[in-house]
Amino acid sequence: MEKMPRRERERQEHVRHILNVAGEMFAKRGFFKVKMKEIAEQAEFALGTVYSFFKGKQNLYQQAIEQKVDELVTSVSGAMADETSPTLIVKRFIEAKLRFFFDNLDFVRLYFVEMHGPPLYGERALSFALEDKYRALLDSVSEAIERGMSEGIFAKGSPKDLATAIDGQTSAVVFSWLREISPDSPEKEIEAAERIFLNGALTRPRGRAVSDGDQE
Amino acid sequence: MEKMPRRERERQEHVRHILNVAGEMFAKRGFFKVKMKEIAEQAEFALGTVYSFFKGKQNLYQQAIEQKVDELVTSVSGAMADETSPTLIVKRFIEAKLRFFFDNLDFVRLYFVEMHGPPLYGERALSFALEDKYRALLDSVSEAIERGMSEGIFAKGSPKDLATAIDGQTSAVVFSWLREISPDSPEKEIEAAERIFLNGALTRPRGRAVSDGDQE
Amino acid sequence: MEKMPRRERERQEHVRHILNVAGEMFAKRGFFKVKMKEIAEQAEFALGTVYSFFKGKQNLYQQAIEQKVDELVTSVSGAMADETSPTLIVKRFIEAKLRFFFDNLDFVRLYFVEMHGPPLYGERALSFALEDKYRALLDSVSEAIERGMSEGIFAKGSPKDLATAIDGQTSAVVFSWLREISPDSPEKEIEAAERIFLNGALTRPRGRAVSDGDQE
Amino acid sequence: MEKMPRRERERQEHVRHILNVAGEMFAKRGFFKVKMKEIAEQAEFALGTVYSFFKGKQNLYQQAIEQKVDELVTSVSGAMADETSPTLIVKRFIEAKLRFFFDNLDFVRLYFVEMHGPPLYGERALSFALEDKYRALLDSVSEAIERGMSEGIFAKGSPKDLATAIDGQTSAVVFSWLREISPDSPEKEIEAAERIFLNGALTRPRGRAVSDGDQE
DNA sequence: TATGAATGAGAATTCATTCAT
DNA sequence: GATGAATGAATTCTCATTCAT
Repeated sequence: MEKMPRRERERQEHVRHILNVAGEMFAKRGFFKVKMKEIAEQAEFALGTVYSFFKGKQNLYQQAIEQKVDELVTSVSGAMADETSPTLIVKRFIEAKLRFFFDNLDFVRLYFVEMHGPPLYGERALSFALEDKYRALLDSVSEAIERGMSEGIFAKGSPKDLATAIDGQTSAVVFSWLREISPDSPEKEIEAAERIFLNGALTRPRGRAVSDGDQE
Repeated sequence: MEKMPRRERERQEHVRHILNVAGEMFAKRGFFKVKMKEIAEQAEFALGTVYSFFKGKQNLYQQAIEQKVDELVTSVSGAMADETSPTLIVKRFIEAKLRFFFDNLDFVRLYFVEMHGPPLYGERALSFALEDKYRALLDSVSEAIERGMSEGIFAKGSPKDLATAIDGQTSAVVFSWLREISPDSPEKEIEAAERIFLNGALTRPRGRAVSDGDQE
Repeated sequence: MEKMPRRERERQEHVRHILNVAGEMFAKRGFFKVKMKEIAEQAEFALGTVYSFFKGKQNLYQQAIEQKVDELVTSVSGAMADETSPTLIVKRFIEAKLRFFFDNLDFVRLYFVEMHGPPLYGERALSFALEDKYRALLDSVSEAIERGMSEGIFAKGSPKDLATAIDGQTSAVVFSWLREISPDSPEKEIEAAERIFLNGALTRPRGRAVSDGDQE
Repeated sequence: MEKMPRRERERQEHVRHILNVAGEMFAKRGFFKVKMKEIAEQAEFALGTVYSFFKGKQNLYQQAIEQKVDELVTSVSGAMADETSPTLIVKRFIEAKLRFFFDNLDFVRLYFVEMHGPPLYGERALSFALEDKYRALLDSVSEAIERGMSEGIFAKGSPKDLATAIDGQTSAVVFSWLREISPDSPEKEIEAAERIFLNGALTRPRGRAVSDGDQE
């Protein structure tokens, strides 16, 4: 990356800049409300210049989302990478996912629309691409859970179902932030999500508290 | 309803028909991809006739969604209405919500986009309206959970957090259906969602199985 | 008119009623701003019924205007009919024209637009019809003036020019009323128009006052 | 004006061009008959280009009219500016107004419709704007007449009434041109209007001819 | 004869994209 | 490369008119 000629480095810089500007605008106002001219103005480039970087509006939109999803996946995978304990891997997933979305709340809207909404264009191409990236993440979680099951830590059952559950639970927390004016910290929700997912809603019959220590 | 003059009855019928046709089209292809002319054709009315029933595209879209959300809320509330046991109320919520979305899979896309996506128009008016309707539902769940907590059935904590968790978990199941070509029945997922939510992921130390019988 | 069968009499009544209602609406808001549905509502007939009386909007509009122009011409001709003195004929014209427009101020807008404005439809047919009717009126004035010239009462010159002048002068008075909130009486303007037209702007060298008495 | 950058100069040029083309079309066929696409074609621009210069059809229409009214006012004021004699000021007004309208006969239709017709849109904004501009002109005439009265040149009375009269008289001449196929010169009418306005219709008792010399 | 729901042609306007400078 | 003026296809909505009841 250091070896790139100046021209190429600058270009990359410009692309990233426009992607960020456009991503935020799309997230706040939706694809169709945002005009290419506005993106150009906001990014302080001429309209034609934006078109020299991206094939068109759709392309710009896709890249903006994919860039962010890559960040998300990288960030969460990174957080899970060093752990070996199944419980901790799940906890890292919860923590990293919530922190990332907390720091990129605007992006949440785009992400869920593209993942689950009607296709913005005829095809679901983008949606599939995003799902693939994110799916890999959930698969790691699934694997860890599966391992946890065989180690007797997690209750027997479908690892996929558990992965789906933890993913949904965390997404719901993110949605709740969307409704608040300005949530101040994700700590409380991270803790609650971990506790509820691991222990369930019911009182544990004569349970010891389940803590990290149990697994480590 | 029986007493309505024929004219008025016909009108209602037409409105409902167009709402259904349009709702499905919006769900499949998104607001901006669907053209008013297409809706008219699909509904077998002239363009102007559609406009005589709805103020405009936006209005048609909103009514289509609100109609469905009303159905959802009515259906789920109904299922929870007869129960008193907190655990059963939660189970009915899970069951009814999953069944409704299973039967209206197309609508899911619209629903989540409007609830959590970028505003289709400048304002978030529709989004707020939908949230209010759905929120009331979650509040009943919250209440039941709170009661469950004071009865010692549910672990102490924030009832809201638990309600959010169960809502997110079930939504994630629905999302997973969206990815499948044609999920054949929601039964397995209903059972899994109930189990995971109530007992959590971990093995219960020396727990008795939690069954409906416990509460009834 | 008394002999008409009841049906026919009622029909005429309805036509006149709609013409009046429509005429006022057209005058206040302009042809294109007024909708046939509104006219029907205002006249308390069903839309289809209005169409059973008039071929279409254009036809209704034309009849509304022609009806009023007929009234104008009848009223002014009537006022001039009994006079023989050229000066008095001119005075009656001024007086009757101003009074009629004063009593039908709304109609003024329509009248001038149709007489002098761009054609509402491709052809100028209506405009020509109106001009013909009104022209006959001005021709009587012209004739009177011509007679006045040969009698030495009016200065020699083109009678047409004088007729045009008196017509323009009175129209200008009407326009000035259009700008006022509610002009309370046309008397002052009638007097001024007569004086100015007959005597001109300049001081009469050692002129006797020109009065009706001079001619009668 | 010489210093403008080329881009800006071209833009102005295009705006003026479109304004002229549109003005003529509106005058000949009326606001509602003229389609934006036709204006674009006639002006040899793409439809979108016209919209890049004007906010919409209404805006284009207003500017077209206001531009011409400005020309009218400038032209007539200019003609009156150098004179001090009240009689000559009036004569210059008559002459300049008639010449301007003679040279812009099409525009006459637009002008009178907007000044005195039903409002093209709900509001009378344009109409008021035009009236204000033209009113200033008539006020100069009024002033001159008032001065003429105190100098004993004009007969005592309301200067406004005289200004209204001269304005109406000249307008009537313009209307008469509208009816002719192609009036060949305004000279005869200018002379007649001056004579009639100044001396009136009646024979001057034993009057000397009133000439410019009398006043100068 | 009266009614008003249904019709659909027609027009204004927007905005992604291109390309001459 | 950068610029932004020019383009025109595409879409929403209106409203005069018709016609089945």
